[in-house]
Amino acid sequence: MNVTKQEILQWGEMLIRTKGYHAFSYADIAKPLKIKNAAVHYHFPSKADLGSTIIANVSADFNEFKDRTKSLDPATQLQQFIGIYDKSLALHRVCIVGALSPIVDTLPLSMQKALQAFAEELLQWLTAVLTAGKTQQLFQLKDEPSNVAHGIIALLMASLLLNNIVPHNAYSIIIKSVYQFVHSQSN
Amino acid sequence: MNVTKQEILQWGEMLIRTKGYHAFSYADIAKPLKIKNAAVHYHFPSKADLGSTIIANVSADFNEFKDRTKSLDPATQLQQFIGIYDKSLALHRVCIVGALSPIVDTLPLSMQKALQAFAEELLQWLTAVLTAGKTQQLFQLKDEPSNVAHGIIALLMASLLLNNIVPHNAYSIIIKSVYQFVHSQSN
DNA sequence: TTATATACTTACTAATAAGTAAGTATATTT
DNA sequence: AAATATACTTACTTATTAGTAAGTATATAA
Repeated sequence: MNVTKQEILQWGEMLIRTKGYHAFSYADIAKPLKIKNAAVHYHFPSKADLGSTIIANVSADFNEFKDRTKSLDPATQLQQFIGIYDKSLALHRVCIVGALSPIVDTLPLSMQKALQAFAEELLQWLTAVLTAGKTQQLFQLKDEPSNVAHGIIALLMASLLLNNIVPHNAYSIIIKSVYQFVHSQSN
Repeated sequence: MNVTKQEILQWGEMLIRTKGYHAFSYADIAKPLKIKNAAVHYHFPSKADLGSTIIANVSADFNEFKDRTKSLDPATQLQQFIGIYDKSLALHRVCIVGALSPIVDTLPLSMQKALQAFAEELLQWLTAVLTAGKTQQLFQLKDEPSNVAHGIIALLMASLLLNNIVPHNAYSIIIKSVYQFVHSQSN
């Protein structure tokens, strides 16, 4: 893929995850890359094209993560999954679901679809990990794996959001809860 | 207070909680109220004034709630607090923290301050309720009340966000987790 | 009765947004 | 060597945005 196109996607993802979808413009991407607005339109004719490609890219990254960690034990998989959020925190970014779900009704349909698909992927993968961990007695769950997965995804996304607006480290407090959720010994 | 001013605040709050801050304009408020944009500017000269007043209003509503429920037992207080989110779900609105925290860096400083203050109010109140419930042995907490409060607030806000983008009832699944968090018998 | 405050409307400005059409430089293919 | 595809820039349009200045109707107060 073209280098400029990749850089546009990287900047765009950063902007969505720090400013949301409606608070950035093509100029915010073009300026730091030292190209013109029209160059961004060349690669992504409409903002909807850019937005849905960014979500698809996040989803592709997650699929790489799944592949990379598929042979690890469930407790380690969960730990590395949480590591993704650790990195987001360090970069002062929220997750794409946290960034876009509050304004989903205002997004182009292509982005809504991509976002819904990604959220389902997350839930399905985590449900499978929890189910495996339960079978291997690594996790003691108080509820169905799918329900626990919902709780964990909720905690992870909200931890990044809350951390943005309180003066103390809400993130690490909430991450502790995640481990309590599965009663895992891995932390 | 002037009726129009109140209606502006109501519509504004609805818009923030369904479309976010950057996806609505003064025209979106003026049109349904059958007034002109300039009338909105008369009551709220800048969008920052409107936005921070809306947050202050949400905070005032919460203070009314606190007052109304202060003599109830902690388990009922928690239940009624969750009832606020039930109502938000029914109205297809996310909470103000969920709506604005992902884009806090793009907001006028007055709104950032108001939002931070409100988030702290929520956490402080819930911490106090959990502490009281623990003392009265209504709740069995696995961690400090303040930490559990963080987890519960995180679950509540994220439940409304997730419910917007998955086809099933993520909200009620996550609410179940909230009750498991405190091991309360009240549900 | 005159002045003043309130709650607007009319009519505007300046900035920024997404998006497009036409042109250009460079590399690749025929 | 000519044609074509790629990756842009220049220059523009149209719409929308927040915000303002000046005027008006109505109620209230002096």
